[in-house]
Amino acid sequence: MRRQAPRGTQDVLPAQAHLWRHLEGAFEKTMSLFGYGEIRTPTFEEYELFARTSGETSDIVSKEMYDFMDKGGRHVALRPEGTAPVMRAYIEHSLGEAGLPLRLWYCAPMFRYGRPQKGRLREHHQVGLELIGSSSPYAEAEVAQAVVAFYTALGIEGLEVRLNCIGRQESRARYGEALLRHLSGWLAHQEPEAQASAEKNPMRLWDSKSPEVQEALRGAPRLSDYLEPESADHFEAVCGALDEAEVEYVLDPGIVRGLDYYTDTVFEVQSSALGAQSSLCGGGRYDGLIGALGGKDAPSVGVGMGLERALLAMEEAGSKPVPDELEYYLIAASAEAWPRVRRAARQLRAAGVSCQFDLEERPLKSQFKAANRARAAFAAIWGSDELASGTVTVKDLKSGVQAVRPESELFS
RNA sequence: GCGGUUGUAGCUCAGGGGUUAGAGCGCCUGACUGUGGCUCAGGAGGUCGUGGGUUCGAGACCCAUCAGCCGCCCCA
Repeated sequence: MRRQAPRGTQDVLPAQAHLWRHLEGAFEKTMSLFGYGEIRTPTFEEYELFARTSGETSDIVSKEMYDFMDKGGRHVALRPEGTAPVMRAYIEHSLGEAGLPLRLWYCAPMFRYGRPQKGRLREHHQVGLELIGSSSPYAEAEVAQAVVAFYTALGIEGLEVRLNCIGRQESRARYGEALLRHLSGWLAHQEPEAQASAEKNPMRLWDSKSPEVQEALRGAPRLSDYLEPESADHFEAVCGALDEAEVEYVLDPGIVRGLDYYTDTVFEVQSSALGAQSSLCGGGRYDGLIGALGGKDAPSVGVGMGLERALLAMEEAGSKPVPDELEYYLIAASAEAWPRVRRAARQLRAAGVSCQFDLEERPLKSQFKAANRARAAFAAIWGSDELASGTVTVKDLKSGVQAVRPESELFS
């Protein structure tokens, strides 16, 4: 038996758990501000769902899927991303019949089988939203504003929204050919692996961190020159909508995204706090996805935001985990007071007041130390004097001020 | 998946072939017979990541393996 969490997974310990609740609470609040409804989908889906939507040649499908055969011989996969399952549910339950656009959010674990490092896990958690059924540039603007609102609520600063337009499937294919033609001389003396990767998805070269690759791309054809007029017009309108919404952004041809279903607009939010895994979130427009899954086509925009990375960015910003507080720590100052302490605990809890006491009946000093550790606001102390007079000594543990009061006041 | 690096107490780390493996912080007890944070004294706590190997002798050296971290690939 291994006594370690599986590779690339993490336990969330009590000291950290309240931060997670804070994160999830902030997102839910943001979503209610924008009028989105929650959707929960299964942790695993049919393998084909992801293979078809993300693309067989995408890295997520070709090397990062957590897939297996179940006991019934079905090929299933732990969810690597949030959009495809939501779209499957949207089609399965005809959610579009209630009228479009439809606004949905989710919060769920995601699984990708890669080599872990800081900010990259095999199981991580994402919150995300999908705005289904709008081709308006204001759809992108709304999603971007929701993202910014969420991070702002968390106190994460130094954000950079990076925006790009990758056009439609056809223009991307034409551009890829042109790019490969331009780079064929350079590519000829690259590693076979790099060649294969470039041929699979030439655009991905723009995303490379290698200075050598960036150098080779100098003077290469630009994707923006290959866009359909509608794509170019739409992108301009999106930029205008973002300007109007006062969302700051930078245009970045390096944002190309690894999933096949994106069309036109793609974006990421990056933070300098994260090292090599600099993306806090990623998303974009996917106008053909629902149709590809056999539904009635509906142009849509969505985004997924990594919670672990948000947490890292918050730590960088100085947010510290603080354990939950307790109202009273009940203390027995003499041995005969223990039954009174335990009865008081029952009374207080019945009245909805949080409290704790020492199960081991340890010395007074230990009880006070435990009270500090439990972050109790007050200590309530019973000794022989209090028992005799029906009183209790209440001590404010921050100021150290204490007073003897009738017991009845404690329970009112 | 590729390249590198690290793993010794709850935490941060020292020990780099030679008796019973150490420190600081934290934890427990006492000084303090009814009062926490400070001080002092004592105490508990270790499969030296795991499995092999080399050696008279391994925490240390070698191999494998597991896990973390850094970079790449990719992304949340």
